[in-house]
Amino acid sequence: MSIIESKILLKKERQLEIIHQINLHNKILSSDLSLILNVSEDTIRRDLNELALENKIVKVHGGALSKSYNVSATQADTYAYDEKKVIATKMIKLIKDGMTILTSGGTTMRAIANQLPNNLHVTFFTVSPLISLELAEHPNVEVIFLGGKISNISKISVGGEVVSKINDIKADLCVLGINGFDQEGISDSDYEVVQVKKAMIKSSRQVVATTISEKLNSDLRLRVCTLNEIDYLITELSPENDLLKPYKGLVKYIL
Amino acid sequence: MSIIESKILLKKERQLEIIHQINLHNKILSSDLSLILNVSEDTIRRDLNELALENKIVKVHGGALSKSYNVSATQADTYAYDEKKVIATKMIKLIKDGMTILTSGGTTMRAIANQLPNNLHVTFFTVSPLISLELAEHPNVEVIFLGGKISNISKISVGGEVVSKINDIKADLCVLGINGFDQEGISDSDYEVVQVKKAMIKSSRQVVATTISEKLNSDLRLRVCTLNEIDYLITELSPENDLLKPYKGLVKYIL
DNA sequence: GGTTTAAATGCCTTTTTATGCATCTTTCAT
DNA sequence: ATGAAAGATGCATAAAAAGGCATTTAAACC
Repeated sequence: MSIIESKILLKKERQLEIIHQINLHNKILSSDLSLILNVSEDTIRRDLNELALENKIVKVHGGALSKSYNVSATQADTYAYDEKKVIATKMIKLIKDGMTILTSGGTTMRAIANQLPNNLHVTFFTVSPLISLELAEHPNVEVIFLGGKISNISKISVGGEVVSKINDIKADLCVLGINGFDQEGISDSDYEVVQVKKAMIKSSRQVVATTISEKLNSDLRLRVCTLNEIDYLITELSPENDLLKPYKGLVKYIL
Repeated sequence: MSIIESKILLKKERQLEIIHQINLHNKILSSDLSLILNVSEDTIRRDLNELALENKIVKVHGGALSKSYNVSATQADTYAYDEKKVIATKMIKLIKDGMTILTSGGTTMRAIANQLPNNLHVTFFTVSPLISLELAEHPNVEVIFLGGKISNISKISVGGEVVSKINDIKADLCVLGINGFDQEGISDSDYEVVQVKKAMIKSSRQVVATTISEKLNSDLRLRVCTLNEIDYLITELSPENDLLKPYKGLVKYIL
């Protein structure tokens, strides 16, 4: 074996050298490896395939990247709560281009904000920081936050300033997330939240109450509004479901 | 080995660089990316489409926006979180009980809000939904949100109403997250954000600029203020670091 | 050592991928 | 409303990947 021939590496050695190169530079091109290691690009490709299979590198078109160079995991969709998604789908059908919409907070509202199609051009007024952020992800949605003191409990802005601002608005739709709902109407347990919701209802042409069926037939201490002030009731259930029977005739539309 | 130091980027590398640029500046134009990365705008557009499909960015006409303000993104995923934590620790030492503090948005500010000790009794005025939520977790902190139109780009409230509200406030401290910073002063790329930040500076007795060192020596299109309007510059670096030398004497205190 | 056998490698052909360019359509700002 | 900028779409080209096949090489066995 002459000195010159000692340049020839065994497969294992070659792969170690590949890993070394990748760790050194974070990336490597197949063509460069072929030159450095004096083998055909086919061989390199096979090596990269093996190493990728062993999870030692990330193979990409044209070469490979270090694992630490890392791009990985798409952030998983956090709240794929099926019921709320169903509600969101129904709700979104009521929204038309050009509308002005008032919204409260709550996780159902968040699901709606999240599911909103990107091509809708609408204006939202909201008192919830969380919802405002979710809505602001949609490039064609204008979001107006009604400022004020942020309640530590409900995480929405409350107080006289907010209420008087809401009074100045005339919206097409008011979308409320509901905490308590029975034949008497909508109820809630937080005084300040109730003031805000009342103002919202007063300032909107149509009112949509959204809730998961679990919250139906529950009564909280403070009244927000009666059933005849509501135009739509949206749950995850089919409108024919027995649970919704008590509300037939009391609410204009049940979806 | 010089072969390896080619300027040709693999597709994935290029996409990583795009994400990096977006994290750094919150928004980016396709045309700028095309120049930086030396590929056609078509290719950039295709990259942005892919990244948007993977939910890593928000694509808009002309470029893309960061997703980092998404609430569902946990603190730990925020870009350069460790550095921002260091900044937060330094920042918090400047806060005393009873203070009134004006704050902008940004992930650095978020880290500060998060690290805040629970025994502090302070009042925060903020234009950022995300920060307001983070602050509202602290029982002894009063949070006032300055409402207005939420900018899709910067995810803070902007507009004349916000600015005039800020003008009515007299705060002890103004804490700014910075996007561009060089010897000329603070700069930003969004006209509306600049208006808000200017108002904040005017309404505060002392101004604190916080930024990760990566953003030092970057100049964006619009000027927010000059260096002599800043009282404190806080980065994750030690005050003696060479990168901070150019600012010695120009900013009152460097922490 | 020599023979056998399986693995490794290179080469060729066919697909697939990446990218830029030209053209047409949509969107945006004035 | 209208012109300019950005986006979508189809196409052409080049580079890379995949798979089959032939040859070489290593090592396993006698």
